[in-house]
Amino acid sequence: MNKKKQQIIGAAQILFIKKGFSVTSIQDILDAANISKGTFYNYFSSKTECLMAILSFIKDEVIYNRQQLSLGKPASDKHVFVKQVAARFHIDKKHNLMALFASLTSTDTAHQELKEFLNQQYLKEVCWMAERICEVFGEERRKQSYDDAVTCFGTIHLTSKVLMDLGKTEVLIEETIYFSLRKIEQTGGQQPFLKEDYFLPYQQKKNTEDRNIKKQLQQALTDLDANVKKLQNKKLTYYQQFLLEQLNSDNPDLFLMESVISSYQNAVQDTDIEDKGRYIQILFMQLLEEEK
Amino acid sequence: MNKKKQQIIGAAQILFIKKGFSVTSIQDILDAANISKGTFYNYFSSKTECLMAILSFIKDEVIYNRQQLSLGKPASDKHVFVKQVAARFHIDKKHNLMALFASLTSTDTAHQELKEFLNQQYLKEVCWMAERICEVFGEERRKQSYDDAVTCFGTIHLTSKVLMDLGKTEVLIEETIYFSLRKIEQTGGQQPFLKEDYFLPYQQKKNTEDRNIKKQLQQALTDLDANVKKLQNKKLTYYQQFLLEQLNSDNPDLFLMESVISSYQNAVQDTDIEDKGRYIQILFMQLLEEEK
DNA sequence: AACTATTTTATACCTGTAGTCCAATAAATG
DNA sequence: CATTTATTGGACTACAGGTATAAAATAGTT
Repeated sequence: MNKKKQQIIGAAQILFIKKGFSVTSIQDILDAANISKGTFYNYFSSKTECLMAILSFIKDEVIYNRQQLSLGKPASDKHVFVKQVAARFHIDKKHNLMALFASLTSTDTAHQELKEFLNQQYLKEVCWMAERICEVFGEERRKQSYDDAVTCFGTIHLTSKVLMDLGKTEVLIEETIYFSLRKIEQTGGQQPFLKEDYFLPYQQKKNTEDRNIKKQLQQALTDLDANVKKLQNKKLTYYQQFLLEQLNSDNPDLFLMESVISSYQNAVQDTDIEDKGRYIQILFMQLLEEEK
Repeated sequence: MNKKKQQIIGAAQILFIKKGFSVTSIQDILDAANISKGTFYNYFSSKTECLMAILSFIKDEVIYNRQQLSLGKPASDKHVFVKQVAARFHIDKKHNLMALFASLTSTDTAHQELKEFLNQQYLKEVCWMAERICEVFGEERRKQSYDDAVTCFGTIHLTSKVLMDLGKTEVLIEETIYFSLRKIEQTGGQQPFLKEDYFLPYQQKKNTEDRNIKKQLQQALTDLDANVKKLQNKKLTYYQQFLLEQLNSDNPDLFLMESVISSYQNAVQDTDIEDKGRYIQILFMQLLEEEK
């Protein structure tokens, strides 16, 4: 990502946290980032788009964080799950943007794009949790996993909100999560209320690909093929080709790939697929973990 | 309440529903209500205050609605409870202001007063639900009633939100409420997570007064004493005095009181305690029901 | 070093907003 | 009828988000 763009995002993030989104004027951002209005609108078409870039950043942060937490631990580890759930709250809290994440039912038509963006993230979060619940509490809960996910998520949200409003800041979010998990552990055996197929469009590919990281990596690289070609970077194009070939082969040279992926990451720096590059690196790290 | 004020509120309400709060300009309201800017700022000091007046109106609507639903039914009737819970959602939906009610964690310092106003309402709603849960599911659940309330409320909120985002508009809110009640019915026997005393400042007087409507009515009238005196309306002052005396006596003349309360209601018309007058009337109606 | 293309700047400008102010007018009140 | 009170309507301020543009700075290429 461009240096200037990062400069803007950094300044805007701090201001949105400190003052809130709607109270922060573009002028505030310009002053804080020491840039001119023209530059701002060169990178973002609106204040909302700037916010969405920040939120997208945070999303990646959460995903990365959760992946780090799960490394080397079994998928069924409840405590890892709690920490993973808490990750969103911690990072949102750190960025003080939980508000936006929670307030997306707003009827104001002004921020339509923002609303949809947040909606998507929210539904994906529910799907993620439903899947993780299956992993942690056993496959036999699958048919009610979405019921559990909304119960759990809803309880966490409201409880933490209520505790905050009551000024009970000393209560850790993890405690609240354990509390809500106790609730869903006690329930079961009912007809499911929320059917799995409602959520099909929002389920991550992970599920359909049956958690096969190799295939995920392959998919991610294939998805990027067009973007890489467009960049017309010879080295990068070669890396892309090489990585795909290795993955398709029966005995991929993981050490060689590790080196190439590092260069790949370097090559996508300052392009608009930088974040995808990071994603690929994360996936590869997981693959290494698995092969060990 | 003043006719002009009502005119403004009516117009603003329609606009807030149709377009959303922040997108509705004051000019829009002026045009729709056919009033001038001066008049608007004569009644409200800001757009936010206007919104708060509307929300306050809705709050009364919900309370009234719930009271109507409970008339003649035992407090333990689960189906009445479900309808009472649904009342808030129906009315919020009707007014399309659920968004605001749900988005009060906003970090924007701009609408501080609005935030606090909504927070209060929200916490009171939780308290109300905790109390009702005790009534419906038995006093033995009291120690965990706040846990149940947040679980239930959180589940309802998130489920209805998710269903809305998924476009499943055909699912009735009542179904969602029954679903969330099934969840709390299955749980219990744990150490409570949310302690009752956290919520003490937000519990309605109803609870401490042990649902004694007579005492509530007495309290409400006593609370209004100062306001009534300030109005310097001789008739009203007399009514106030009379009603309090009757309530304190051992054998209040209910028929006479009914008539006086009707006049009382008339006398507070167009004053700023009009809504309290309505509340008193409602309480009295309940008292009549009880005495029958 | 010189030329070119892109990025950045600074500023003026547009439209719209919330809210203030005030003199003129209309309506209600005693 | 006279006085008080409510209402009008527009001028005004200050600020918002966003556009437009010419000039200056920077980077890339030969």
